[in-house]
Amino acid sequence: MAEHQLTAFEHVLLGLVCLSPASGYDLKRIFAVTPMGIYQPSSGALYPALRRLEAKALVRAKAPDGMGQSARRRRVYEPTETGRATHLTWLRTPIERSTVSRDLGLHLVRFVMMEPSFSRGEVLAFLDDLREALAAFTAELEQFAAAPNVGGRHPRLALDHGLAVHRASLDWAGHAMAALSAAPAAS
Amino acid sequence: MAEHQLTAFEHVLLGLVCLSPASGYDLKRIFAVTPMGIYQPSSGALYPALRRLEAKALVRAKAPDGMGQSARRRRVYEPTETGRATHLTWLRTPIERSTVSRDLGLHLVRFVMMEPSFSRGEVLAFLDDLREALAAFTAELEQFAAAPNVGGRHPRLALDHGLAVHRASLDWAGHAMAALSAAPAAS
DNA sequence: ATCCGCATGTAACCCGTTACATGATTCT
DNA sequence: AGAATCATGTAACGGGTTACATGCGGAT
Repeated sequence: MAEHQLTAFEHVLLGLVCLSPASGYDLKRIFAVTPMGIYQPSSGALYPALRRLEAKALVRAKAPDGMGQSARRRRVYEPTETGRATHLTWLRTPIERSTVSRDLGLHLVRFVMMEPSFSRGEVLAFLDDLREALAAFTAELEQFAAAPNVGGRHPRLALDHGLAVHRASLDWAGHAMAALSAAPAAS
Repeated sequence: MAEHQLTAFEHVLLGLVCLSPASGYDLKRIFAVTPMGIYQPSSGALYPALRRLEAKALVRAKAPDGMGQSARRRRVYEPTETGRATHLTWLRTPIERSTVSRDLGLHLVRFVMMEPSFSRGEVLAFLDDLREALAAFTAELEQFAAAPNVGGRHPRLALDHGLAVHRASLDWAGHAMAALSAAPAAS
């Protein structure tokens, strides 16, 4: 069991393939269409990344499946057993307090990908973790804001911005927990 | 006048040097201490970047200045004329609607760096631009949210998150404009 | 017959990370 | 003297972007 650690991008690709088998082009369109589309991976990033996942035996190219008639030139990937396991391990990776702001988008992606495979309890624990990390970060910012003088007006306002958006994230986490707790039993 | 376009990182470094002359180590500490510190540049990124700026004649190593006694091994950079001009051009770069979300942090940095060199009118115009771009982006998300079904519960909640944080940014822009408009005349 | 969209790939280039190396200065 | 910090740098490595190449499929 090699300890290859994947890049964030590779983990996302693996996760998407776990959600449903897809070709490189499919994945490209997913990025293009979803609100995840702030990042549009280039061919030069996407296809080599898939090949790396394949080389590590985390995904495999599915056999053409149906009558070989069309879809000849498409490489549709599906996860292997170890691929699924790696994906689940990634989903369960604890949130690092010190980088929660930088990785927030990634955590949101993880949250979305948890839906099919996590129990409600696990999801709530994740959100609680996220809430804690965000609370710690906002507390840090507040402490910074409380310092005698932050500089001019603009740094102060920029700090306000950081506080506002992270408070919004924090509030969202609480709201999401409430929404999922109140939801009809699923999973 | 070469059209070398700098990376975002180089632009930030140039901006910091324009705010006040600094050595590589100074800049490192600035990143460590400021709330900008979500990104801590490595030596292998910082010093070569400064050398590149120097090679492009945007900054120069200041002469040891005071009595050469100490501070011998420090390279304190200051901007050249073209460096200042490049920095101002960067500050005035219009906000691109399609990438406003991705570049938000960078825009905030620009906003902070505008303080010493921009008139109040210019700053307000920038913030208005930012507001417009954010309004367009949130409208896009809302339209996406209005679509029949976004998928499961998690994608819907993730979309809510995006809406919440960008609305917070949007509100902040309005608040910042108000705060600067009401402020005592400066610059 | 041709053109456009699908689909995958490759090569050059750039740059950031990691990790290490080096010397000077200050502290104890 | 020895340790920690200041301060700058370099080399290997990995991976992303840009730009180009290629070939199949359907549309006019």
